[in-house]
Amino acid sequence: MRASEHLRTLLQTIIAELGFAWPAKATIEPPKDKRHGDLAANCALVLAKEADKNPRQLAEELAAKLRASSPSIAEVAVAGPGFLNVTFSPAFWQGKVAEVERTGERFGASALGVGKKAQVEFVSANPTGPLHIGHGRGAAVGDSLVRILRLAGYETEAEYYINDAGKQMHTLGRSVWLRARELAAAQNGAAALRPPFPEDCYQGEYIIDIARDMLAANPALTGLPEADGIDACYEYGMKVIFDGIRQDLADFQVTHDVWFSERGLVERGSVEKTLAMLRGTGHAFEEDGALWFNTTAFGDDKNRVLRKSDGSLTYFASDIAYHADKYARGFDLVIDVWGADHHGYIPRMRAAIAALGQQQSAFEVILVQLVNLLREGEQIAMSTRAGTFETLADVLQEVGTDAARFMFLSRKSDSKLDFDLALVKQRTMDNPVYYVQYAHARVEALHRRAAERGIDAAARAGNDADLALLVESAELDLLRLLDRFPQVAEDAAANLAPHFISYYLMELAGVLHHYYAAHQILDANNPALTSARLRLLRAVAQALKNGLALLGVSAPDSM
RNA sequence: GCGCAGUUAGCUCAGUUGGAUAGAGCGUUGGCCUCCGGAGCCAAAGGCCGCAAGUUCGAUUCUUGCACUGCGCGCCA
Repeated sequence: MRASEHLRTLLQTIIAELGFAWPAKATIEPPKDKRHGDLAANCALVLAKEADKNPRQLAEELAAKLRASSPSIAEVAVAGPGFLNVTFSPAFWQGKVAEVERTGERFGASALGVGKKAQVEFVSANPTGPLHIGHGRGAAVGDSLVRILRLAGYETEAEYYINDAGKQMHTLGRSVWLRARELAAAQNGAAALRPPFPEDCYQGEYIIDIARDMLAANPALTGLPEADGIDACYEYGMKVIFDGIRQDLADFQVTHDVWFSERGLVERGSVEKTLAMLRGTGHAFEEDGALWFNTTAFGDDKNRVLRKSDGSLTYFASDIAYHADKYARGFDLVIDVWGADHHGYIPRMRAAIAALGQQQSAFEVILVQLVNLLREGEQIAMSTRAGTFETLADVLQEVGTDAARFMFLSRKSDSKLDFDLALVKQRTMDNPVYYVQYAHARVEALHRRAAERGIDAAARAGNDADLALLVESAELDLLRLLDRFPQVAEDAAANLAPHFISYYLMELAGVLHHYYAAHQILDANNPALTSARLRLLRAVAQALKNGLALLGVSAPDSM
């Protein structure tokens, strides 16, 4: 059991004996200053008014009872205005190792989402070009959230929404079509006469590659009527680009369980059904020849169009139907990962969620800020249309999946990120993925070395090394950090914040490196102590590995 | 003009339900034994937590105003 839960249980009992309930504002947290003990509780401060007592006096009473309550409590001090500073016995902390051994890959699991279904929709890039670095950040955040929610007990699905019903798809078809005609004209020696490539088409080189492939397979392509040609180009282009996107995501260790097509949604009539429902509930109305949704009734700035006066549907209309579909599939928590430039879209989406009869808490949007791609401090311009961006594939090729993922996940999603290619390749603390991975590799190296030297008594005799030998302050620091991991993982899930994990891992790696430098682990003259230490380090390695797994970063045995 | 986010050490950033002397890395300066992996460790310097009021035992955290930065504000997606 976590130290904080253990202490809370003890205090709750004591407070109940005094005739009070556990105050809602009471907290139990590790104090900033280690000298104040392992955990600090403010319940005496919070309870003082209700109990009509001086906070310090009340704290003294609680402290006396707490000292006698359990052998796991080594010391209770009253400090400051009335904090209870609690120190646990070494035996309590040493028991953490066995807990990690018992739970293994599940160490860090919590009951936060047990019995609930969650869905994370992320990337969902239109298949009009390869993924770029910004998509990479969304992919890392979304995929990590899925892993974090799963460990927190949620039954979680990862989904990719394919916008294959909109105007951009037609633009893609037209872009490929026009490039194909250019290529065909060039073959006939008529290049000088061709019109300039339109600005509103996709400029990237990949469009030309696709057109060239199509022509090679079917030289008669450009003889088709224009509408048919564009359709063919669209179908083929989308397939090629999607294959590329799937490959990029696979290389980035990102998995989607469901690929959901907007076109399918439209063809099934789901959008029409949703619009009819909105009409039925009085939220949708006709005006100026268009169909509107009165989102202002739910706090939006202005009402929004669902069906334009030309009869075509807006993106918003199908998006409402899409979200209705999500809830129909039974998700209790629907999470959308969006680029931060879409934040203006949130109020109308929240309006839609409310109109669908869902609680606001059943819908969360994670905004992922822009990635500023640099090389040696110099900005690299990015624009899909101009074709001047750096693709995710190129970046991964250069810096590797682990470094890229850790960089994306070591920052709050909703803050801008400078991604310097030169920096992410460096093996310094500017780029802490190596610091954390090195900690894991270091532990593995120690075990290998111990086996070579034949001094790993614990490995030979099973996990019965005497943990009571772990009394150094650095050892207790490691044990305390192990205790915190389940709470960190749960907080990361509750706050949808993968960066909590990154920061925890950097701290754990730091304490491990400190310990390693301060103490000789392998000591042939003291096999009992060596075994105990190796057993502790095995648990630390497990925590590092589990944490890295939540980020989708590997935990190498050697580097 | 309106809305949303942000402003913490020279740089890049943590700090979520209000707590004790505000943290980390990088950079700078100075150290680390013929020893388990130096991708490491130890130490020092470095701060009006954007500014100003308010709320209370207590504010980087909550409220309001202001300044600056970014992003949005379409019958686009």
